Amino acid sequence: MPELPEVETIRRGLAPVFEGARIMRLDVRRPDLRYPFPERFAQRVCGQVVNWVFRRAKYLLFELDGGETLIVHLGMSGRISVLAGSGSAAVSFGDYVYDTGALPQHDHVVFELSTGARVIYNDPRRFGFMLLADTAQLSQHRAFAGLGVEPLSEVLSPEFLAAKAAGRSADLKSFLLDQRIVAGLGNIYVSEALFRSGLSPRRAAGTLARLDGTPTERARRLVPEIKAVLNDAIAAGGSSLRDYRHADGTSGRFQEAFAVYDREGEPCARRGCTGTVRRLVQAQRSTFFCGSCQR
DNA sequence: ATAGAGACCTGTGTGC
DNA sequence: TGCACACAGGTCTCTA
Repeated sequence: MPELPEVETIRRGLAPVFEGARIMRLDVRRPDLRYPFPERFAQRVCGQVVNWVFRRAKYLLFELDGGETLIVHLGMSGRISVLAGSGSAAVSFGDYVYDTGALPQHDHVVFELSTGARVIYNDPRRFGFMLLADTAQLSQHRAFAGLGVEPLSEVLSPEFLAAKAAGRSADLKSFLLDQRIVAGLGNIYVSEALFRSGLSPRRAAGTLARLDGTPTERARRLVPEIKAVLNDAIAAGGSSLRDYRHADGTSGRFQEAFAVYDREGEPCARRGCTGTVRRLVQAQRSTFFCGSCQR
């Protein structure tokens, strides 16, 4: 799935399509994705005007004018595509193209907007889901109540990360994947951030903190690199590997900038390092790193 | 509390 | 060609 940069890229594509538009029709083609759709889902969404489209971690949020917010998670393989309707003034995207990898049989939800735009949610693995929540109580919703900090916010600081990491024996990779600590990093960007910081994914998370819980020099290196890699990826429109694409069907470019992810066996990209990118499995996921310059 | 494994589901690539 | 297996951007739940 999309990690934070991909979700943010999709949000930027969807905001001008949805904001101010009314959802005229909702075609829900199966009873569930990862979870059953909410009770009376289509009835609660149809007729609503979307006030704004925002993001929290890897969640896309559509605030509706009737007091509820539509929560969308893309899981591993979710995609959202915009098909500009004829006569639509609000939509400047290209045509929705099926042959870019989306399979029509996995088009599970179709939105029809008052502007004439059609928006299609496609998700072969169905690890994604859609929920509805009271906008006034959104932060108390179970999807968000235990969620960690936004990595691009000021709240993610070396001090914060060290305080959370103090005393932990879990490896850095698993620690950074834990959405209850920092929310939005995933398998790609954890590997890339650790590479940029020169930190081993196998190092104990607790070594980000001194005994009194204050940050070590490692935490001070890591935090700016987390932010930098996410910002770089957003600037490149995210990463397009297998099935992720933008709302307009085009691809992100950040996969070309991966230093380690999916580059097992290639020479380390760090200047002066003669190491080789290696792969190992942590938390049942592949980790890519250079054993020479990441310590 | 924390760590690790398994589960959810479909598609694709690899090797025999 | 067919088949088995490994692996894929996530996260929830269960067990020690």
